[in-house]
Amino acid sequence: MPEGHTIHRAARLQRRRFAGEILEVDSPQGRFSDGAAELNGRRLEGVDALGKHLFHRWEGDLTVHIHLGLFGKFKVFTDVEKAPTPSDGTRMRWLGNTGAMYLSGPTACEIVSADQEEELRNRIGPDPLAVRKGDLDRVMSSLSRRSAPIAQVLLDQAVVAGIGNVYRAEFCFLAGIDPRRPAREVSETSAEELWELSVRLMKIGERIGRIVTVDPAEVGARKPGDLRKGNRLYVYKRAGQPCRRCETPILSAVLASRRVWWCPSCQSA
DNA sequence: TACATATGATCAT
DNA sequence: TGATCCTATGTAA
Repeated sequence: MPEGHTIHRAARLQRRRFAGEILEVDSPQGRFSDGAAELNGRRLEGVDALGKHLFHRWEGDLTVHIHLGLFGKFKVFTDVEKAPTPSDGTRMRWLGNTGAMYLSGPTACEIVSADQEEELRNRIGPDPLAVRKGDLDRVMSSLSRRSAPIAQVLLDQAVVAGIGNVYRAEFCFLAGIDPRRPAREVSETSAEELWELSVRLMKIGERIGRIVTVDPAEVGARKPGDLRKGNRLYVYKRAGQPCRRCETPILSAVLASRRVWWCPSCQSA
């Protein structure tokens, strides 16, 4: 379930369990056999994430680039003996002393050169989960020059890296902005709020492993992790249901081939 | 068994 | 804008 928080979380967990280890690598599916043969028996030196992209650093200066796309999944098993037989779709498998990792369904799983990686990183905008100086200015400047709807621009990974279809709808709700409003008509205050929301809420998502945007206090819970399924979001996939704040039925529409949801009363054009 | 659906992105037109 | 690629899951038939 891959928005940026999923990737950063995977990077953290993989780093903790596997970094420093020599791993057995193969490709049960066969579509990464050459790459796996190249990596097999090497030490994994590090893992890092940027937006929805993940990079594995292997000894000997080899880098593997992973993008999960819509369907990709990492599965980690903490007991190698008990790890299940890999499914036919397992693109890459690691076996180590302290666990196993299976990757299936990625859009990208490839060994990349330093140049290829740099080209990739240059196309990626500020990442709320890897904040750097000047990020807010960059985001505000991107928004101010785009006439497309704000919800569409928020999915552009060159504008903000890591936001996906769930977070974009939720951030627009929390900032009180109609998702169809042209990005350049979003005030500086609102643009700043969108960025701050993404930094704060995606961090929570990374910590607990799921997307939660509802304020726990609003539904009588103590912390985001306590919220049950169906209670974690304000608008995503809630068409027709009452807004949690004002009871107005949530609306939805397809915007540039992706569905978006909003409250017509809480969010203004 | 078949179909619809999904938190993504690219490429051709 | 539409076609295409990835895979798993839930629901309908």
